[in-house]
Amino acid sequence: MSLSTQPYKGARDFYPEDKRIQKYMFSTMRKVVEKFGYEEYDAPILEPLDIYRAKTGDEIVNEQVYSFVDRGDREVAIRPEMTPTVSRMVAGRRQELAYPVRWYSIPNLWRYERPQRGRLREHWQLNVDIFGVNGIEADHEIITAADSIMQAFKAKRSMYTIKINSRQLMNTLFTDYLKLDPTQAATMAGLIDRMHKMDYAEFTATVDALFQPHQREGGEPELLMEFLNVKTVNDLPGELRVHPSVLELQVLMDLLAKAGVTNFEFDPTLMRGFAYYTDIVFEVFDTHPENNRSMFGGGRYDGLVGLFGVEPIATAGFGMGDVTLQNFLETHELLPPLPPETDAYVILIGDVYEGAQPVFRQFRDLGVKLAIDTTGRKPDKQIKTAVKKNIHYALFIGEKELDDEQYVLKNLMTGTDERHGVERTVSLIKDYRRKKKK
RNA sequence: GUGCCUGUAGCAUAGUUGGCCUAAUGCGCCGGGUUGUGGUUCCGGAGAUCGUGGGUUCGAAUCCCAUCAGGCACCCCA
Repeated sequence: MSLSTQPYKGARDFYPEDKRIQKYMFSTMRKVVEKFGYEEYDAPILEPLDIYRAKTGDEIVNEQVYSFVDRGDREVAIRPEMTPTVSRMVAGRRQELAYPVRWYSIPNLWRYERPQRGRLREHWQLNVDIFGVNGIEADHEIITAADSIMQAFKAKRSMYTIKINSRQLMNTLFTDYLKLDPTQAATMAGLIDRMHKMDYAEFTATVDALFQPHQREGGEPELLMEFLNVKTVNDLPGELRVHPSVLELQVLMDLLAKAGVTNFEFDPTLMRGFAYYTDIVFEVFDTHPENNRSMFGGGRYDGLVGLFGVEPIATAGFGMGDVTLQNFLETHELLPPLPPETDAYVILIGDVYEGAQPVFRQFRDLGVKLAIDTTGRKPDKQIKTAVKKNIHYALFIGEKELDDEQYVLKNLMTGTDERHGVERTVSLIKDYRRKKKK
């Protein structure tokens, strides 16, 4: 039996052309979040399984975690997300950190799931978190940073929407207005989360069935439906309009508008899956009809650091996955051409490999990235190879060039070539490199 | 984890009421058209046990079972 060349189910190989896309995405992310003062951290890919159990106590979560028992009988997990890890790290140094702490990371994460488009078993996810800020400024900064990343990818505002909601508002609604008990509230949250997957009649019927007779005497089901259909906070019914969480939402949205973010909206049906969110949540949606899906999101989760037995620390953050982001960029044709880093492909003419060594050295010392064709094939074959590799320049070196120290630099895109000494050739190459970066 | 769909050379496809299939076509790939220059054209060539394993049959790419991988929905939503 021969070995398969396929990568492990739900995981990807990154061939150089794929890796270039990844590098482009990651470097763009890094550039933006570092502009906001975030510092990069990292951590082991393995964690004790317990830190995921503690988070929610949810059995189902554990079924999607890759886990094993190590030789010392420890239960170990491959991290499925970064938030527990970063909370652990902050908890570990809570007393010595200089708050507000602004950290980011781009970890590789795994979950045991059945793969589909945009949902693999493995992905990379930018995690951006701010610790130690209670106020709405933290939520605002996080959303602004997420938006700035989209802008850095040259996304137009019409291409995506930022939906915003408040978990506190939802809790108030469920508990104080609808008088739901905790179990009912959890069911309701799940129901609202799936609202857009059902038709309206089915949804209202299911919601209606959730209420006990005494819970609907005050028109609670009607109040809920009115609430869910609201488009702006101004339309919220009754006293909810002036609830503290709503006033906070209002401040947040005013700040966003002031910062030039116009494509956000209040969405009372936005829940987000994770139980650990405590207040503001947001989610960015692709508006493209072919790819109309949730891309990424985040929010406030003040309780997680406290799970490590220390004083809770106010936290807001978001995670942005590479798979959905790449889908977005491809759908909207936002990926630029990404040729290899190699500046020039050296075409040797005749038996000059040995004699040309000092020249290679000169070019490389001056910072030029050279790939040498050592095959001894005819020049036309060597040129074809350079073109196939998508390298911009071919550098010809033969007896003649070595004698007079003038080298032929051919632009493979335009087909023109020029003869110059090392210095001039290097500056031509670097000029092009600079131009390309812009 | 549940249901449904798909799987033919590197890629895209044809062929699927079982037998003219010793599997075809396009692109790509390799070599050549006289010795230092590509992307056109011409000529030639390599490359597939039809995802894998098993079964039915005189005979299977075509039917059945299993398995692997991908896709869609559910679940779940990093």
